[in-house]
Amino acid sequence: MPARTPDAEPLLTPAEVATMFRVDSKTLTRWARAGKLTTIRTPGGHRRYREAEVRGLLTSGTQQRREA
Amino acid sequence: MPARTPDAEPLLTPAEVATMFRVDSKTLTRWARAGKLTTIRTPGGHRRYREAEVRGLLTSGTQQRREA
DNA sequence: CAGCACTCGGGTAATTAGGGGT
DNA sequence: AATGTCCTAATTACCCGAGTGC
Repeated sequence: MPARTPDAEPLLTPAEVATMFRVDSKTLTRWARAGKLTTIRTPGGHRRYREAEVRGLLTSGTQQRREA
Repeated sequence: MPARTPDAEPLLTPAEVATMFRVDSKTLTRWARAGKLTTIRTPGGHRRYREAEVRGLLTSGTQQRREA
């Protein structure tokens, strides 16, 4: 019986999310800054992204109401 | 309810907290050393973290979009 | 008592943050 | 307006052997 896990949302590191979106980590930082992504900050200042949110954006195809 | 719960705060092991924050156990040690986390030490020297405090840090990252 | 999984400690790479410029 | 790349500084991750917890 391994360590039990109290309710914790699975989190992703910037590198993982960057790979999934095929963008640079810096872009993720900007998205987070713009409020497009929810981020959990470690006491050290590093960001962690919610796996559920990231996957949701990837699968649902980000419906934007702006077509140029 | 036969469960008698003495005044004991729920504690978490390093592995549990590490999983919740998506960081390494060593990082938790550094946070504890930096005073960013309250730790309870076992007689043998192992650390235990307060569940309430950990949750507080995780939820404090609830960054809401601010539309000014 | 013995054994396995985990944690401790220190030291060294790898990743991330932040600003600036293309 | 948005993204990728350069830099430095800070934070974090993985290496080891030894001790703790159950």
